[in-house]
Amino acid sequence: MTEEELMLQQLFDEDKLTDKQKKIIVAAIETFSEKGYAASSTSEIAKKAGVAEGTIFRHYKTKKELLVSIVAPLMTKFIAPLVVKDFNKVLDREFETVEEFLRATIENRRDLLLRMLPVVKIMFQEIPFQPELREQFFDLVAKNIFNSVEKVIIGYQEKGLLVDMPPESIARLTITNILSFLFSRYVLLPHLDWDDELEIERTIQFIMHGIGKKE
Amino acid sequence: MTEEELMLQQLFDEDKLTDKQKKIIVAAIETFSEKGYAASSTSEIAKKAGVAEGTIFRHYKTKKELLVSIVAPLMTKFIAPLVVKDFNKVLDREFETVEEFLRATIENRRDLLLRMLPVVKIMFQEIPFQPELREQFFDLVAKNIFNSVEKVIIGYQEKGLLVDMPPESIARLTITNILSFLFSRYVLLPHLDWDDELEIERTIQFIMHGIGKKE
DNA sequence: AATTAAAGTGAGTAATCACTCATTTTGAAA
DNA sequence: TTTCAAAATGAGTGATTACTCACTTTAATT
Repeated sequence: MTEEELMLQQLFDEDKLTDKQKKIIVAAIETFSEKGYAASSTSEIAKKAGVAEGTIFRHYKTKKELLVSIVAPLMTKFIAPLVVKDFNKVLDREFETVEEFLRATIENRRDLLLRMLPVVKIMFQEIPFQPELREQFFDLVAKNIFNSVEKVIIGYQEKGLLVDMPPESIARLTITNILSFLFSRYVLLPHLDWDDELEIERTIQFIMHGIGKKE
Repeated sequence: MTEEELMLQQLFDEDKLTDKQKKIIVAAIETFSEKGYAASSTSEIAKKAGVAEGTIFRHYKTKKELLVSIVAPLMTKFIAPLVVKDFNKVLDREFETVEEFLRATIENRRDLLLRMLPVVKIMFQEIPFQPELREQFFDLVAKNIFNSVEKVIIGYQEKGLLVDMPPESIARLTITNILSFLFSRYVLLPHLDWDDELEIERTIQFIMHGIGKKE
């Protein structure tokens, strides 16, 4: 909760929000994530935030605008850098093998992703129902992020470390694999006994021997 | 729609439902899948089904009971056989390689899965919010299905065709890979230009070279 | 201290929600 | 044809919904 607030501060402080406005956002994220957008009432969010219900509608014209104003900046400001960050290090040949790169990338981002999980959950829950979010997700992920990921893939392909499958397919398979692990681990079956480090290593091994060219 | 109705007939005819009861189920599936459970109103479902709203509550005590009575039998009667069906053929060594088996399995089930997509969508949408469904899913998938899948995996491992990773990890990685493809293809980014057969083949190749032992 | 615009309030609104129930319709057995 | 239980109805229920608005509080500037 304290680290979550740091994340939110980092994200929203440029807009210089008041204390109550921040509380509304925190309460909305918590409620949307727990019960889903449609099942969350504005009165409940107001109560949890400790503000009057009218205060929410002073800053957001509609309930949907509250949802979008939470998820949209996360997509544009946070998720893209999260995925693409430090990719220049790869291009500078800081990692000799794809395996090393994958391990470093996943380890670096895991904690952050866990803290983001409530919002990520909201994002994927609502993308099928909110065309506005779906469009934004498509513009961001399918175009920008995939382009950056593909550059890295092509770099490794030129080094002969990856199979000759088209970069967009390799990107899809690699990214969905990591997301599938996180989804299984933290959303679908969180109560199972997981050996996190071990399963991450197995996931990397699986990805690698799927896309690693055999000598 | 016609094939969907066949599926539903096959699923529910043993209960000898009336015409209106079937229409309620079809309308509920359509509405839940399009708007999500919480955003779907019983009045809308009744209207779409061409029945009075009271008729719904004659057969289902609550709205949630309607949801559960749709998803639960699908999980127990349909999804388990869908995954496990014909596994004896594998154990009878009808498929020499894992690759052949995977291809046959995916091809056989793809059409059926597509027709089931609305209900599968509802299932995964609501599992995070409905403890009743989550428990049932856990009992079914984590215990029954995984056991069957693991048997097949162990069989191939004994033939020396799979790596020595623990069967439950291989099962997780293989199943989530297939589901990830279907989710990307039909839920998340359905408007992209997909070459289905080609991407299926790439997915199989990816899975195989991830779990296939190198000679 | 006075001014003022923004922030915050909470009672109020019409609409919609899931659900009830007294009544009518249906369809198959007697 | 009569009977009758199950099926179906739809007007009606109180609760809750997203949202409004006239008003009060806050806080920074003059």
